[in-house]
Amino acid sequence: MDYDDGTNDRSCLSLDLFVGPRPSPVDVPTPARPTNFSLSTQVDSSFGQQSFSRKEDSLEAQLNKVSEENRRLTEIVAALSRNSQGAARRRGGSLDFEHGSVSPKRKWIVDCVKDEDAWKRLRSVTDPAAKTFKICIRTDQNDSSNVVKDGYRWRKYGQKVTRDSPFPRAYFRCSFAPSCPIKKKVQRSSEDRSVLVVVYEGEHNHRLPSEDERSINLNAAEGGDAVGLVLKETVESPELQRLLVEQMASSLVVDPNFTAAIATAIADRLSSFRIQQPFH
DNA sequence: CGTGTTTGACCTGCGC
DNA sequence: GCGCAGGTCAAACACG
Repeated sequence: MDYDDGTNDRSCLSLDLFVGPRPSPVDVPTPARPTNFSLSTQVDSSFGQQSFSRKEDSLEAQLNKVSEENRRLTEIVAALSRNSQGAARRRGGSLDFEHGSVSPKRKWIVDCVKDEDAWKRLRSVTDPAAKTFKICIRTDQNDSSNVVKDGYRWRKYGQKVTRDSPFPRAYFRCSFAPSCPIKKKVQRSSEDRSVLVVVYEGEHNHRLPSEDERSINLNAAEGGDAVGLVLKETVESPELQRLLVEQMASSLVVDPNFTAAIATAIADRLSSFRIQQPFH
Protein backbone atom coordinates (compact mmCIF):
# COMPACT_ATOMS: atom_id res chain seq x y z
CA MET A 1 0.00 0.00 0.00
CA ASP A 2 1.23 3.49 -0.87
CA TYR A 3 0.60 6.33 1.53
CA ASP A 4 0.23 9.97 0.75
CA ASP A 5 3.40 10.89 2.62
CA GLY A 6 5.46 8.97 0.11
CA THR A 7 5.93 5.90 2.25
CA ASN A 8 4.45 2.51 1.61
CA ASP A 9 4.03 -0.79 3.38
CA ARG A 10 7.55 -1.73 2.49
CA SER A 11 8.95 1.38 4.05
CA CYS A 12 6.73 0.90 7.06
CA LEU A 13 8.20 -2.53 7.58
CA SER A 14 11.55 -1.01 8.24
CA LEU A 15 9.91 1.75 10.25
CA ASP A 16 8.38 -0.84 12.53
CA LEU A 17 11.78 -2.07 13.55
CA PHE A 18 12.51 1.25 15.11
CA VAL A 19 9.05 2.04 16.43
CA GLY A 20 7.41 5.34 15.71
CA PRO A 21 7.66 7.96 13.06
CA ARG A 22 10.52 7.95 10.64
CA PRO A 23 13.19 10.05 12.29
CA SER A 24 13.73 13.25 10.43
CA PRO A 25 17.17 14.78 10.00
CA VAL A 26 16.19 17.27 12.67
CA ASP A 27 15.18 14.55 15.13
CA VAL A 28 18.24 12.45 14.66
CA PRO A 29 21.26 14.40 13.49
CA THR A 30 23.34 12.22 11.28
CA PRO A 31 26.95 12.88 10.41
CA ALA A 32 27.56 13.96 6.87
CA ARG A 33 28.40 11.09 4.61
CA PRO A 34 31.83 11.53 3.05
CA THR A 35 31.14 12.44 -0.54
CA ASN A 36 34.55 11.55 -1.90
CA PHE A 37 34.64 8.13 -0.36
CA SER A 38 33.33 5.01 -1.94
CA LEU A 39 33.66 1.46 -0.82
CA SER A 40 33.80 -1.36 -3.31
CA THR A 41 31.79 -4.42 -2.44
CA GLN A 42 34.43 -6.63 -3.95
CA VAL A 43 37.54 -7.03 -1.90
CA ASP A 44 40.45 -9.23 -2.84
CA SER A 45 40.88 -11.57 0.10
CA SER A 46 44.46 -12.37 -0.79
CA PHE A 47 46.09 -9.42 0.89
CA GLY A 48 46.16 -7.75 4.26
CA GLN A 49 44.45 -10.74 5.86
CA GLN A 50 45.79 -10.37 9.38
CA SER A 51 45.38 -6.65 9.44
CA PHE A 52 41.85 -6.98 8.18
CA SER A 53 40.97 -9.64 10.78
CA ARG A 54 41.74 -7.14 13.49
CA LYS A 55 39.59 -4.61 11.72
CA GLU A 56 36.83 -7.18 11.38
CA ASP A 57 36.88 -7.70 15.13
CA SER A 58 36.63 -3.99 15.57
CA LEU A 59 33.79 -3.73 13.07
CA GLU A 60 31.95 -6.61 14.68
CA ALA A 61 32.19 -4.79 17.96
CA GLN A 62 30.84 -1.70 16.21
CA LEU A 63 27.97 -3.73 14.80
CA ASN A 64 27.13 -5.14 18.20
CA LYS A 65 27.23 -1.66 19.65
CA VAL A 66 24.87 -0.33 17.00
CA SER A 67 22.53 -3.29 17.54
CA GLU A 68 22.40 -2.57 21.23
CA GLU A 69 21.77 1.12 20.63
CA ASN A 70 19.04 0.20 18.18
CA ARG A 71 17.38 -1.92 20.84
CA ARG A 72 17.46 0.93 23.35
CA LEU A 73 16.19 3.42 20.82
CA THR A 74 13.31 1.09 20.04
CA GLU A 75 12.12 1.26 23.61
CA ILE A 76 12.62 4.99 23.97
CA VAL A 77 10.96 5.92 20.69
CA ALA A 78 7.99 3.72 21.60
CA ALA A 79 7.47 5.90 24.61
CA LEU A 80 8.07 9.08 22.65
CA SER A 81 5.56 8.08 20.00
CA ARG A 82 2.85 8.22 22.62
CA ASN A 83 4.02 11.60 23.74
CA SER A 84 4.05 12.88 20.18
CA GLN A 85 0.54 11.89 19.28
CA GLY A 86 -0.89 15.34 19.84
CA ALA A 87 1.53 16.89 17.45
CA ALA A 88 0.86 14.11 14.99
CA ARG A 89 -2.84 14.86 15.03
CA ARG A 90 -2.19 18.53 14.42
CA ARG A 91 -0.24 17.74 11.28
CA GLY A 92 -2.89 15.38 10.01
CA GLY A 93 -1.39 12.31 11.64
CA SER A 94 -1.89 9.11 12.52
CA LEU A 95 -2.42 7.02 15.53
CA ASP A 96 -5.75 7.62 17.20
CA PHE A 97 -5.18 6.48 20.75
CA GLU A 98 -8.63 7.57 21.80
CA HIS A 99 -10.39 5.19 19.46
CA GLY A 100 -7.69 2.65 19.00
CA SER A 101 -7.43 3.03 15.28
CA VAL A 102 -4.35 3.45 13.20
CA SER A 103 -4.29 5.72 10.22
CA PRO A 104 -2.72 4.12 7.19
CA LYS A 105 -0.70 7.29 6.69
CA ARG A 106 1.70 6.42 9.46
CA LYS A 107 2.11 3.48 11.74
CA TRP A 108 3.49 3.83 15.22
CA ILE A 109 4.20 0.38 16.40
CA VAL A 110 5.75 -0.92 19.55
CA ASP A 111 7.66 -4.09 18.89
CA CYS A 112 8.94 -4.79 22.34
CA VAL A 113 8.13 -3.91 25.92
CA LYS A 114 9.75 -6.76 27.67
CA ASP A 115 11.87 -5.53 30.51
CA GLU A 116 11.17 -3.56 33.60
CA ASP A 117 13.21 -0.53 32.58
CA ALA A 118 11.21 -0.28 29.35
CA TRP A 119 8.00 -0.32 31.36
CA LYS A 120 9.28 2.42 33.64
CA ARG A 121 10.36 4.55 30.70
CA LEU A 122 7.02 4.06 29.00
CA ARG A 123 5.22 5.10 32.15
CA SER A 124 7.40 8.08 32.80
CA VAL A 125 6.94 9.44 29.30
CA THR A 126 3.30 8.53 28.68
CA ASP A 127 0.71 9.41 31.26
CA PRO A 128 1.90 8.76 34.81
CA ALA A 129 -1.00 10.68 36.31
CA ALA A 130 -3.72 8.65 34.65
CA LYS A 131 -1.69 5.48 35.09
CA THR A 132 -2.86 4.33 31.71
CA PHE A 133 -1.04 3.98 28.48
CA LYS A 134 -1.73 2.53 25.11
CA ILE A 135 0.53 0.81 22.63
CA CYS A 136 0.06 -0.84 19.28
CA ILE A 137 1.70 -4.11 18.43
CA ARG A 138 2.01 -5.57 14.98
CA THR A 139 1.23 -9.26 14.82
CA ASP A 140 0.77 -11.84 12.15
CA GLN A 141 -2.26 -10.81 10.11
CA ASN A 142 -3.50 -14.39 10.13
CA ASP A 143 -3.19 -14.66 13.87
CA SER A 144 -6.70 -13.96 15.14
CA SER A 145 -5.84 -14.35 18.80
CA ASN A 146 -5.57 -11.33 21.05
CA VAL A 147 -2.60 -12.76 22.85
CA VAL A 148 -0.04 -10.11 23.75
CA LYS A 149 2.53 -11.40 26.13
CA ASP A 150 4.85 -8.83 27.56
CA GLY A 151 6.66 -10.79 30.20
CA TYR A 152 3.82 -10.65 32.70
CA ARG A 153 1.20 -13.31 33.18
CA TRP A 154 -2.39 -12.40 32.31
CA ARG A 155 -5.74 -13.99 32.91
CA LYS A 156 -8.57 -13.20 30.56
CA TYR A 157 -11.75 -12.32 32.40
CA GLY A 158 -14.01 -11.05 29.67
CA GLN A 159 -14.54 -10.29 26.03
CA LYS A 160 -16.89 -7.81 24.46
CA VAL A 161 -17.81 -6.70 20.99
CA THR A 162 -17.68 -2.93 20.93
CA ARG A 163 -19.46 -0.51 18.73
CA ASP A 164 -16.46 1.14 17.11
CA SER A 165 -14.75 -2.01 15.96
CA PRO A 166 -15.77 -5.27 14.30
CA PHE A 167 -13.19 -7.05 16.42
CA PRO A 168 -13.94 -8.09 20.02
CA ARG A 169 -12.13 -6.43 22.92
CA ALA A 170 -10.53 -8.78 25.42
CA TYR A 171 -10.07 -7.91 29.09
CA PHE A 172 -7.14 -9.21 31.09
CA ARG A 173 -5.95 -9.05 34.68
CA CYS A 174 -2.48 -9.82 35.94
CA SER A 175 -2.53 -13.34 37.31
CA PHE A 176 1.09 -13.41 38.42
CA ALA A 177 0.15 -11.60 41.65
CA PRO A 178 -3.49 -12.04 42.72
CA SER A 179 -3.60 -8.60 44.31
CA CYS A 180 -2.08 -6.82 41.31
CA PRO A 181 -4.49 -4.04 40.25
CA ILE A 182 -3.35 -3.63 36.64
CA LYS A 183 -5.74 -4.40 33.80
CA LYS A 184 -5.16 -4.75 30.12
CA LYS A 185 -7.53 -4.34 27.20
CA VAL A 186 -6.58 -5.81 23.85
CA GLN A 187 -8.40 -5.11 20.62
CA ARG A 188 -7.46 -5.52 17.02
CA SER A 189 -7.34 -2.26 15.10
CA SER A 190 -10.38 -1.79 12.89
CA GLU A 191 -8.22 -0.23 10.19
CA ASP A 192 -5.31 -2.62 10.24
CA ARG A 193 -6.15 -6.04 11.52
CA SER A 194 -2.50 -6.92 11.87
CA VAL A 195 -2.20 -4.31 14.63
CA LEU A 196 -3.26 -5.00 18.19
CA VAL A 197 -4.18 -1.98 20.28
CA VAL A 198 -3.31 -2.64 23.90
CA VAL A 199 -4.45 -0.40 26.76
CA TYR A 200 -2.87 -0.84 30.16
CA GLU A 201 -4.68 0.59 33.18
CA GLY A 202 -3.00 0.80 36.55
CA GLU A 203 0.38 -0.45 37.63
CA HIS A 204 1.88 -3.73 38.63
CA ASN A 205 2.49 -3.93 42.37
CA HIS A 206 5.19 -6.52 41.96
CA ARG A 207 8.37 -6.99 39.99
CA LEU A 208 8.53 -8.33 36.48
CA PRO A 209 8.73 -12.12 36.68
CA SER A 210 12.26 -13.42 36.39
CA GLU A 211 13.56 -14.82 33.12
CA ASP A 212 12.99 -18.36 34.38
CA GLU A 213 9.46 -17.61 35.48
CA ARG A 214 8.73 -15.83 32.25
CA SER A 215 10.14 -18.70 30.26
CA ILE A 216 7.81 -21.09 32.04
CA ASN A 217 4.85 -18.76 31.58
CA LEU A 218 5.54 -18.09 27.95
CA ASN A 219 6.18 -21.70 27.07
CA ALA A 220 3.06 -22.82 28.86
CA ALA A 221 0.78 -20.48 26.98
CA GLU A 222 -0.87 -21.50 23.76
CA GLY A 223 -0.57 -19.45 20.63
CA GLY A 224 2.90 -18.16 21.24
CA ASP A 225 4.17 -14.85 22.45
CA ALA A 226 2.76 -12.22 20.16
CA VAL A 227 5.40 -9.69 21.07
CA GLY A 228 8.11 -12.28 20.90
CA LEU A 229 6.61 -13.48 17.66
CA VAL A 230 6.97 -10.08 16.11
CA LEU A 231 10.61 -9.99 17.04
CA LYS A 232 11.15 -13.57 15.99
CA GLU A 233 9.52 -13.02 12.64
CA THR A 234 11.45 -9.84 12.24
CA VAL A 235 14.63 -11.82 12.52
CA GLU A 236 13.48 -14.90 10.65
CA SER A 237 11.76 -13.27 7.70
CA PRO A 238 14.33 -13.03 4.90
CA GLU A 239 12.96 -9.71 3.71
CA LEU A 240 12.97 -8.20 7.16
CA GLN A 241 16.37 -9.64 7.79
CA ARG A 242 17.59 -7.84 4.72
CA LEU A 243 15.92 -4.62 5.80
CA LEU A 244 17.44 -4.95 9.24
CA VAL A 245 20.87 -5.54 7.77
CA GLU A 246 20.41 -2.59 5.41
CA GLN A 247 19.47 -0.35 8.28
CA MET A 248 22.39 -1.50 10.36
CA ALA A 249 24.69 -1.06 7.40
CA SER A 250 23.24 2.38 6.81
CA SER A 251 23.84 3.26 10.45
CA LEU A 252 27.38 2.04 10.18
CA VAL A 253 28.15 3.91 6.99
CA VAL A 254 27.06 7.24 8.46
CA ASP A 255 29.04 6.53 11.60
CA PRO A 256 32.31 8.50 11.31
CA ASN A 257 34.07 5.96 13.50
CA PHE A 258 33.01 3.19 11.18
CA THR A 259 34.08 4.99 8.03
CA ALA A 260 37.34 5.92 9.68
CA ALA A 261 37.93 2.27 10.57
CA ILE A 262 37.14 1.22 7.00
CA ALA A 263 39.41 3.93 5.62
CA THR A 264 42.22 2.82 7.90
CA ALA A 265 41.72 -0.81 6.92
CA ILE A 266 41.81 0.09 3.23
CA ALA A 267 44.83 2.33 3.73
CA ASP A 268 46.59 -0.56 5.43
CA ARG A 269 45.80 -2.78 2.49
CA LEU A 270 46.81 -0.21 -0.06
CA SER A 271 50.15 0.42 1.62
CA SER A 272 50.69 -3.32 1.77
CA PHE A 273 49.68 -3.57 -1.87
CA ARG A 274 52.06 -0.81 -2.92
CA ILE A 275 54.94 -2.52 -1.18
CA GLN A 276 54.18 -5.81 -2.87
CA GLN A 277 53.30 -4.37 -6.28
CA PRO A 278 55.05 -1.04 -6.95
CA PHE A 279 53.68 1.17 -9.71
CA HIS A 280 55.01 0.55 -13.17
C1' DC B 1 -7.17 -31.44 39.59
C1' DG B 2 -5.46 -26.89 38.82
C1' DT B 3 -5.43 -23.25 35.69
C1' DG B 4 -7.08 -20.57 32.07
C1' DT B 5 -10.80 -19.48 28.53
C1' DT B 6 -15.45 -18.79 26.98
C1' DT B 7 -19.69 -16.57 27.13
C1' DG B 8 -24.22 -15.09 28.69
C1' DA B 9 -25.91 -12.41 32.44
C1' DC B 10 -25.47 -8.65 35.22
C1' DC B 11 -23.80 -4.03 36.79
C1' DT B 12 -22.72 0.77 36.07
C1' DG B 13 -22.29 5.21 34.01
C1' DC B 14 -23.95 8.37 30.78
C1' DG B 15 -26.89 10.85 27.55
C1' DC B 16 -31.46 11.91 26.35
C1' DG C 1 -36.70 6.65 33.97
C1' DC C 2 -35.10 4.45 29.93
C1' DG C 3 -31.96 2.64 26.68
C1' DC C 4 -27.43 1.91 25.29
C1' DA C 5 -22.64 0.63 25.58
C1' DG C 6 -18.68 -0.65 28.12
C1' DG C 7 -16.99 -3.31 31.83
C1' DT C 8 -17.20 -7.24 35.09
C1' DC C 9 -18.78 -11.58 37.10
C1' DA C 10 -19.07 -16.37 37.41
C1' DA C 11 -20.56 -20.95 35.91
C1' DA C 12 -19.41 -24.10 32.47
C1' DC C 13 -16.00 -25.87 29.85
C1' DA C 14 -11.29 -27.19 27.88
C1' DC C 15 -6.80 -28.62 28.47
C1' DG C 16 -2.48 -30.56 30.16
